[in-house]
Amino acid sequence: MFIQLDLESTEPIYIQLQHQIIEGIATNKLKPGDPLPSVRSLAADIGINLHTVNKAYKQLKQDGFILIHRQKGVVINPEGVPKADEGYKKEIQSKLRPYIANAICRGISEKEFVKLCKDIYQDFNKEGEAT
Amino acid sequence: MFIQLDLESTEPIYIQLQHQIIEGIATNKLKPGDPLPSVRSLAADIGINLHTVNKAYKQLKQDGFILIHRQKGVVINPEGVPKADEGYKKEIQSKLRPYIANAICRGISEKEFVKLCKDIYQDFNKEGEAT
Amino acid sequence: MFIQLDLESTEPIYIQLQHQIIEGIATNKLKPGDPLPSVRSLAADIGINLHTVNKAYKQLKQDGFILIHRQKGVVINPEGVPKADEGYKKEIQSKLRPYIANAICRGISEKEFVKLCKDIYQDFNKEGEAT
Amino acid sequence: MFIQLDLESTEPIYIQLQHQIIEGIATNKLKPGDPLPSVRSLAADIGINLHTVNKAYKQLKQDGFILIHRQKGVVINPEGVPKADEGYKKEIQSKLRPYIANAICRGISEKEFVKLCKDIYQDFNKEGEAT
DNA sequence: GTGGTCTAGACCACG
DNA sequence: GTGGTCTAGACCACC
Repeated sequence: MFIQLDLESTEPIYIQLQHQIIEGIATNKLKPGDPLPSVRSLAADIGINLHTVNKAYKQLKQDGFILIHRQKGVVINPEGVPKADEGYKKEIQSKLRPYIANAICRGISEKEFVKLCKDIYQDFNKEGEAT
Repeated sequence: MFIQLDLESTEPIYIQLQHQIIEGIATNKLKPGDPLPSVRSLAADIGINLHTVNKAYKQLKQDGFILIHRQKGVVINPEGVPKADEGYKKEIQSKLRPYIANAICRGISEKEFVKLCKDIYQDFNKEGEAT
Repeated sequence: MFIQLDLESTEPIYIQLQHQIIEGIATNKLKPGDPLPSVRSLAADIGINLHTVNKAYKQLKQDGFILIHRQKGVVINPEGVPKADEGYKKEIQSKLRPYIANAICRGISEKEFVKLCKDIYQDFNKEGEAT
Repeated sequence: MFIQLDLESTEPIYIQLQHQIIEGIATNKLKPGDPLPSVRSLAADIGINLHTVNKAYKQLKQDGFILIHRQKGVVINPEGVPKADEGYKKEIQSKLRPYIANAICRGISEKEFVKLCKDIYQDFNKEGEAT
């Protein structure tokens, strides 16, 4: 697996794990239907507790990214991730607000900020193609 | 003051407080040199703990948004907020990454995402003019 | 057979299997004395583990729905299913309680709830006639 | 508190706990805005692990029965529980189906079954008034 | 003091 | 071997 955690970070481990897996899906490294390691093996792999992995998996399931079969294990949602609706967009905007306010204070223009975002998009695209 | 907190939110209060003040600066409601209420009076005003306000102020000071004088009280940094450097941009990008990854998974195109960001910028501009 | 399983469900497969067979009896698709496929063939048919079918059959036998003859195979209880006694009613009521409590909290009146139940009864009746 | 658990039951403890609290709301023993014991104190009270209580609370929160404040503790949702929608009714019907199928097999008529449900409703009403 | 997170280790249901 | 549940004990963020 390509999971890379920062155990020193204040960001909870299970959140980092979620992010990594979501990035994996975004870059197409993980495709619908792909299997994910079992809770135990992934925990052993990256040297954390199985409950921490479990928590990450459960929330990913809740958000529609993955399916958890009691026996067969875990797979990327074969139907694909639920598309964004208005509620989601509202939510992400409210999350973005503080970052943008901060950026404005620090003199980052709209154009610059958009550039930063586009860079990230490019990043994901590149990774996606490379694979 | 225009502070509006959501005590039900999982977002820590001192973080919300920071965000509100930063938004105030971003929209020009708070200008360089403007005074801010003392820890004590602000805490009393919005009915929260002294420590909470203190924590918010301390971090705002640390980030260069405000100055804290022992006697003169608290003011918005008269020099303006330190401009963004490369380090800051890197940092904000790393914060943005998970949101964008998530957005990609949910089928939000780069164009759409940029639109969402621009909307927020417009929002801040409008508020700024109105005041 | 008319067995229809949802392998994605959190509901254990052997439970689903039981339910399906019980529904078959309730709708008269399966009549007293009717033969049921052997453990082996049913498992092969619907592509699940022998043990799973076995567990379902064992519990159905235990509850008096079916008889298992070592040689003659499996049949729907020719005597019919044991009638409900007081103990059974108490038991089913205790199972129903949490659902009803939940329904009350969500503003479903007694009348509405009864309607929901009657709908299901109608459903079974219709299916029964159709066959 | 009025919590009564059966530690021998196969029903997970956190589920029993949820049921008990939901029943408390249904019988009006717990009213919107009422505080619930802290995770730790309730766990100590009924002699189970705090994580088990936590799990029950989290799911109750998820289902809209309670609110969890990081500091203030836990309260019954002051807005009341979200009302049942069509989806909920569909869901509860699919849960009810197996019980009704079983009841039919055991010779319980629609009328009798409805009676059983009404009894439970009466039960909750009585308890509600008594308090 | 509150809930949130993480670890660790045990037992069980399921297939 | 899989995930689900439960216990136990530790540290942290928050107020």
